[in-house]
Amino acid sequence: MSYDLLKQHIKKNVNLSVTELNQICDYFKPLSFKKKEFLLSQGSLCRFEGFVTEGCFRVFTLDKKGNENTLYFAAKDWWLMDIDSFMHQTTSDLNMQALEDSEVLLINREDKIALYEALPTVEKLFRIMFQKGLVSWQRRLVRNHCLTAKERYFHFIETYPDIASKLTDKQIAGYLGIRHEFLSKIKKSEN
Amino acid sequence: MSYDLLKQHIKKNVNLSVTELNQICDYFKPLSFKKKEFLLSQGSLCRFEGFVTEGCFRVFTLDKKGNENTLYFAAKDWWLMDIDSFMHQTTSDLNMQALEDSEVLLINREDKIALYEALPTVEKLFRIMFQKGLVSWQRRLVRNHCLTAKERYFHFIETYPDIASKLTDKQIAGYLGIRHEFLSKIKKSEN
DNA sequence: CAAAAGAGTTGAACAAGTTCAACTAGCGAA
DNA sequence: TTCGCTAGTTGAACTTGTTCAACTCTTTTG
Repeated sequence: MSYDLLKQHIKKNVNLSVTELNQICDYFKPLSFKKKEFLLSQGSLCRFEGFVTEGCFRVFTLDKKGNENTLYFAAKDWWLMDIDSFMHQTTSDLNMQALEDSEVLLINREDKIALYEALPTVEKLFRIMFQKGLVSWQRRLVRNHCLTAKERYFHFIETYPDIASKLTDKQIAGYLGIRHEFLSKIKKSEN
Repeated sequence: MSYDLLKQHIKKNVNLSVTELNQICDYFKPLSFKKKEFLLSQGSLCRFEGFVTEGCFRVFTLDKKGNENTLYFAAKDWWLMDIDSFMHQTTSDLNMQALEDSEVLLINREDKIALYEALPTVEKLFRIMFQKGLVSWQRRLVRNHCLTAKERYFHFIETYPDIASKLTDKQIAGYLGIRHEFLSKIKKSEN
């Protein structure tokens, strides 16, 4: 059952009773997405947070020049959120698109706020999750400054082989912040 | 009094009574740093989190090639933390150095954990802070991918004029992820 | 199945940013 | 005051990554 994955995920971060875990799960509703379908488009309001239980999503921005910049990929066991739009109900800059047929557990804004109130441990859960997230974004920025595109490419495919194997080179290039033509040249060059 | 700044900072994020604010402040001890002094050096364990009440710090890493990469500057009203080293007591990759004579309110690891337990609202406070932090790191990475060094330079000095005015060009270059020689050329070129 | 759209490759010309070395200017400490 | 250190500047050669256009190969779709 898809809720099991969410429960496992939560248990990795905080201690909660079975009852409490079920209570949390009650707030989440499963939803399916077909390949290429959008869970969120820029310009709209983000009314939910999602936990991926099957498949994979790409979260990206589109700048004025039409360049797609991928913030992250969300495979099974990852969260999908536009924190800023969700919390402040401002229009979103992000797009979330299914890379393959996917399943997500969704919680909407009102329920998330209610959940924080109902179970204070959920504050701790998300405090820890955001804390971890912050660290990995910091590290990613440092890698962007210190490493060449080639080094970043190999770091990515070695760190996330399962995700990388689902992606086109164009999508990987968008994540690394380079043009796909250049990624093609990187792959051709000796290791 | 330096604690007032911390109280104001907290009140911007969560609702707490005067008593509770004082209770939080009790966990923090003031400490002074002379210009160029280090609050943390890479290789050591980070045993504290700090809130800057006066002055300014630079938080940076040093890679194998000897390049300094600045993660962020922490002026008055900013936090100084190495989240990873602090939480998991692993050796730190970060250096925190005072750019001028500075004052910090410090809380150590045991007290931070105790504070989370004593006042559950503190979980919420840090959940919100980390959440905001995560958003700004995401945005910074996107800027790094989409903007040129020149655009990033102007974005920085326009967004943080007060901090920028305290910094040398070398330090700004380290933050932008470019060599200082190139920053010199950017500044010389027409706007 | 056929047509069209998208993914990947390649080369040539170009732009962005680095490296190194040499120089100038200013500041801090003794 | 003087010495030495660090910051900043500049130019030339170089490396990294982009752009554009042309082409091939798959995949999707009607």
